[in-house]
Amino acid sequence: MTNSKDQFIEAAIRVFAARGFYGTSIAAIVADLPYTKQALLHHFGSKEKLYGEVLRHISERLVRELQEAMSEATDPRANLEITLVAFYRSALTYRDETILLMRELLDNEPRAAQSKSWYLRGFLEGLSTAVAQANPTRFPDPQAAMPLTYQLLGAIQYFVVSEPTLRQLLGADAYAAMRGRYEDDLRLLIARSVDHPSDRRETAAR
Amino acid sequence: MTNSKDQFIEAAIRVFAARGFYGTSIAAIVADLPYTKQALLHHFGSKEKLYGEVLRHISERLVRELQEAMSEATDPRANLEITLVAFYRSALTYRDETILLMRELLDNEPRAAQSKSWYLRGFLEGLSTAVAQANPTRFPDPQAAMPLTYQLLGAIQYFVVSEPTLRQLLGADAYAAMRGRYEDDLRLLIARSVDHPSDRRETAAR
DNA sequence: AAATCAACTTACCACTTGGTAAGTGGCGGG
DNA sequence: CCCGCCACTTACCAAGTGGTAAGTTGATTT
Repeated sequence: MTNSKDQFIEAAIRVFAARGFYGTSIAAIVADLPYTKQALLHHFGSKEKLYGEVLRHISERLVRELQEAMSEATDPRANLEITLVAFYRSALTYRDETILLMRELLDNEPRAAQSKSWYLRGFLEGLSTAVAQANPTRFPDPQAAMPLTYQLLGAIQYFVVSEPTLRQLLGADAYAAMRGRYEDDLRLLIARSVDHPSDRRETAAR
Repeated sequence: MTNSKDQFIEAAIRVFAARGFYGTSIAAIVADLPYTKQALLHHFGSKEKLYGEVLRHISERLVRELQEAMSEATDPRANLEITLVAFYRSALTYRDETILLMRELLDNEPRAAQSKSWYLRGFLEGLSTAVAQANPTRFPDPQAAMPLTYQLLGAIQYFVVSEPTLRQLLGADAYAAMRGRYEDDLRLLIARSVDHPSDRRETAAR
């Protein structure tokens, strides 16, 4: 079965992740598929439209997974940890897609009309709300939680996209060791950043 | 004075940061300079070699600044905060170069022979040593501090490269507010992650 | 005065790019 | 039985791409 359109998107994710939008030719995308590049153009119209569909494909999964993770809520603090760790694991599983999204962040050129708006906006709002709820004393509203939210997001994504580089830099063993510890240390970072004795006193720090 | 070679490198940083290695044509680099692309090729030989010189240029500054920041040491914990905040500020100042390095991280193709080795290796080692020293109880050796080091690095770089996207996403005002808080929240994150009651009470007042 | 050199320029070139035009074969419906 | 539609192909093309070859210019050295 596996219809050709899905094959194109799957291959496109791989190649866009590896070489970026500009570094990717449609010829390269179809190179390992049993189709010509005109078959791709037949389905998607243009390289940009294909890219747009790829972004949509990814962001839909992302939003879906976020909602699933958040629905496991027990209390706000546990909810935050569950959500972020789920996000971390998902990013590891779909590393190519994570890389692709980070490229989109860097490129800063609206290739697919709305592109960033949907996935990032909803994502950020959802997460920063969760962060704010985990420590309402420190964060009266989601906006106040934005910096910490972004810090945690960065701590997650930056590591995930660095896998090949770190593996090459540290060697396979040292990387494996680091990755083994990473999730636990991430949990610790989350817990400590939203739950600290100094938050009990209502005085402004420094 | 401003010799032409520096002009080429400066322009190259801008364009490489904006569109990546593959998305950048040497014609685009010289577009705003009073030279032809063959002048560029005369100086650097090829696009790849120019890219290599750009990486060298950046990593030299980075290492220099890291050493300067670390030499201000008083005690290990303050040292870590000073170093990381200096790194954050520097990343903001040279945002294009930060973006370019993050692209290099994503690309994972050894375009300039050693490329990643020098800047990243020394950098990571220096930082994780500083992190380990800030909490020797939790981190007996630098390697154990690698995950947290990388988390903090990610929290810094990810935000810096996101400026255009966040500005567009949140609006200029909300972004300015977020950026205003970011450094303080970063300090908090650093302090909490290396100094927490659960690491046993070896209270070092700050 | 002649030779050398760096710092460029103009002229090219082979190749790749995204995209268009014009089909071809098969298949379901009328 | 043929019509239209869909998935897909072959044939092309104009606009770039990185790079080479062969000068030109002006200052410095010999």
